[in-house]
Amino acid sequence: MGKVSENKQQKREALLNTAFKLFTTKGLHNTSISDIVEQAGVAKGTFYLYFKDKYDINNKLMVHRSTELFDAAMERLAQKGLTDHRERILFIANDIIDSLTENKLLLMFISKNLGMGFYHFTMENEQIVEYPSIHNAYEELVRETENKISDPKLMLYMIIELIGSSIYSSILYSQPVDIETLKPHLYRSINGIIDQFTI
Amino acid sequence: MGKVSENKQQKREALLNTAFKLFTTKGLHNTSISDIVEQAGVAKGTFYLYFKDKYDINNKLMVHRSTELFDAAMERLAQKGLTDHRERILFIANDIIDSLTENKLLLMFISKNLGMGFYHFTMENEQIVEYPSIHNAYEELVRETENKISDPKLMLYMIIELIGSSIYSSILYSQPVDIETLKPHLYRSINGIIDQFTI
Amino acid sequence: MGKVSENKQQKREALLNTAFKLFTTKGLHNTSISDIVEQAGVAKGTFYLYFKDKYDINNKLMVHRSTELFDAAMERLAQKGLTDHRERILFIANDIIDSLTENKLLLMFISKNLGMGFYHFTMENEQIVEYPSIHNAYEELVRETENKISDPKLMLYMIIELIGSSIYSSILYSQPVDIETLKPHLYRSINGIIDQFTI
Amino acid sequence: MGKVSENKQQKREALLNTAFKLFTTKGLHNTSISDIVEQAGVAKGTFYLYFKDKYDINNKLMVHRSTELFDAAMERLAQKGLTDHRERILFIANDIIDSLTENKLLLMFISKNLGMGFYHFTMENEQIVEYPSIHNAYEELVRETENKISDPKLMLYMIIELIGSSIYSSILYSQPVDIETLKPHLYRSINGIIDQFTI
DNA sequence: TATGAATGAGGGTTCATTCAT
DNA sequence: CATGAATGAACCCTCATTCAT
Repeated sequence: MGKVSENKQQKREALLNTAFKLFTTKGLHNTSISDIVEQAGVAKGTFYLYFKDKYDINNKLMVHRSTELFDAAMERLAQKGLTDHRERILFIANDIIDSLTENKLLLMFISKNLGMGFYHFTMENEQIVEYPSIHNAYEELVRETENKISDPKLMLYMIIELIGSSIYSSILYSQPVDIETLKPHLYRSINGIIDQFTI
Repeated sequence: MGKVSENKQQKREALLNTAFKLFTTKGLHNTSISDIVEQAGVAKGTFYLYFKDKYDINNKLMVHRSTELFDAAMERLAQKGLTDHRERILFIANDIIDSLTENKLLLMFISKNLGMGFYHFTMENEQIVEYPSIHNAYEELVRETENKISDPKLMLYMIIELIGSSIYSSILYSQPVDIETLKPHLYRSINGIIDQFTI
Repeated sequence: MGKVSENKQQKREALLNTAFKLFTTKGLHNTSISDIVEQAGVAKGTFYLYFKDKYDINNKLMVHRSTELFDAAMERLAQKGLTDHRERILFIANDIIDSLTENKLLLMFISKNLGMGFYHFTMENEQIVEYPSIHNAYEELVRETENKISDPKLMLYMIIELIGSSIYSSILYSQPVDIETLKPHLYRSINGIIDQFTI
Repeated sequence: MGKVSENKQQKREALLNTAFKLFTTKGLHNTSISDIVEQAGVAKGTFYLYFKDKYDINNKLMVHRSTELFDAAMERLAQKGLTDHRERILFIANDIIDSLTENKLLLMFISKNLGMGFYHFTMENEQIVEYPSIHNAYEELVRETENKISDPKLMLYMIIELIGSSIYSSILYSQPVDIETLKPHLYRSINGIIDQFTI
């Protein structure tokens, strides 16, 4: 890779990182492109060489960051060598909760984008975007539990939604209780759901 | 009540209704005060006689609409005369899901405001607002289950979060399945959670 | 005077006093009619029963307050029984300086209105207004010095301008020196001017 | 200098000149930024590239224009080769009066800003601004008269205030007399003041 | 007289987007 | 590729003024 290409990638990276920082701290709508380019140290016009608009850079960030989160969890799961599907699900849940507890900016960023749940889309400016990487990890878990669980897709959907929506205020505001207090009860609930769906 | 007072309330109502319609269809940030007053048929200045800004009218709407939703559910529960706490919880869940299925605008409005979960706040423009009426219904359910459930507060918290986040995309986009398909599985999950917390 | 008339005058007075307070503290242009009526405790429409607009109430205030200031000085001069015209001029100068030193709000109000000098007008919103009462006191001093001073009108004009412009920053900000330090030098200057014009 | 830089300065100059014209004719508060940009032939946003707000451009204008006025007077004084301090003071007085007589807009502008006197500040919008260049010329005159005058600083202060406030209505409205009639009497007064302070 | 809800023109300011360099 | 000056539409909000009560 030549120096020009390197520099080019540097600017793109700078824009992405700055945008992430600003979107999480100030919110998507309170962040202007002027803010981003100023803090990133590039010219205003340069922004438009890499991104269509604010929503474009937001979506690209979203794909990138959430992919990292899930891929890392699945990788650690593989290293663990767990075989029981219940244990595997709880491991993933725990891993993601820990990652988000340590990285609250990421939690805010993902939650601000995913709107109501972990599962699907973000709708901003009339664009609907799906996040394929999340689905990859998700499909993998679905496949491996097919013969032990009656409706694995829906069960996992509900478990993920339960986790995603429960931990948000717990991690950020310790409401209604802090995350360490919530965790055992959350696992109890997950176990209760798995019980119901186990064949 | 004099003519002035009547007219006054009419303007306020017109603004609230128009704002609700626009916030749900276009989103809070894509709706301008100009949009609201224009469609409501009042002058721009009139808006500021009743509301401080966009976030003020949004909060007032939120309190009002969610109060209605929960109060109606609790009232219908009272008329039903159910005694088993599990049945009572499922009744409330079902009632709210039905209300939101029939009133998708309300679903969008509430979900857009509650951010990640049904439980707590809206943060917009550095204001944190709690919705007391939701808590009233919630506290009532907590009290009546205290001697049958180990941690009724947390259990209900998780059930509400599960419902709130699961039904959103199901009702609006039939994703991952439509709401009628989801419902029985959702009740299964709720039962599983209640099992785990039953003393 | 009937109760209605009394009440009527009370509202007018309340408006005048509130306007004076606000004009001096916040300035004419940063004070709105809403501010005035709110603090005065009357309805908005009532303002327009007594005054045409902001500039109208300002002018009426100006006439009233400056009349009081000069009239009081002339009255005290009469009681003093001074005969020498130099002493009489210095007495008036001293009396006005003392009044304004004790009533800084009045100093600010007058100075904000008279713009560049004590002598003449205020121009606001394309209205030119003269303050007759100031002239009455002024003319009286002119008449009595006619046969001792070569150009009494111009001499007094310059003395008044000198006083008016010199004391402003001295009283309010002690710049370049405080008023007590300035006074003797100011009287020296006035004496110097009188010397030059004495026949 | 590239084309961009040239154009850039042109816009700034256009804004300054237009603002000066409007501030002097309509007054600071009756001039809107819309007025300025419209007459200057630039877009509204362009204004904010160069100035923070109306008060910012006003201050910058004030510093610039009054600097020019005083510097020019001092320069002409230097070329004249006068040695007597009384003559030097009268020369400056005369030079400034002539400049302002010829440039009535500048007179209005300066007087509107300096409030009550030539000496110090402008207070608009809670900003206090001093004009350093005026002080430079002023300090120079103070230094050279130190051993001939008892309180040169105060004496000059009063002379400047006398001039500044006397000539305003004389030049603009020939009140109480026109400037040519006033001049000799004004010099008489100045001489009278200098007499009193001469050691 | 007195009220105060309603008006809507007009103010200041922001910001995504363009384009000549 | 990169720049950043310039744009102008669109925003929020204020406020003098009116008028039905």
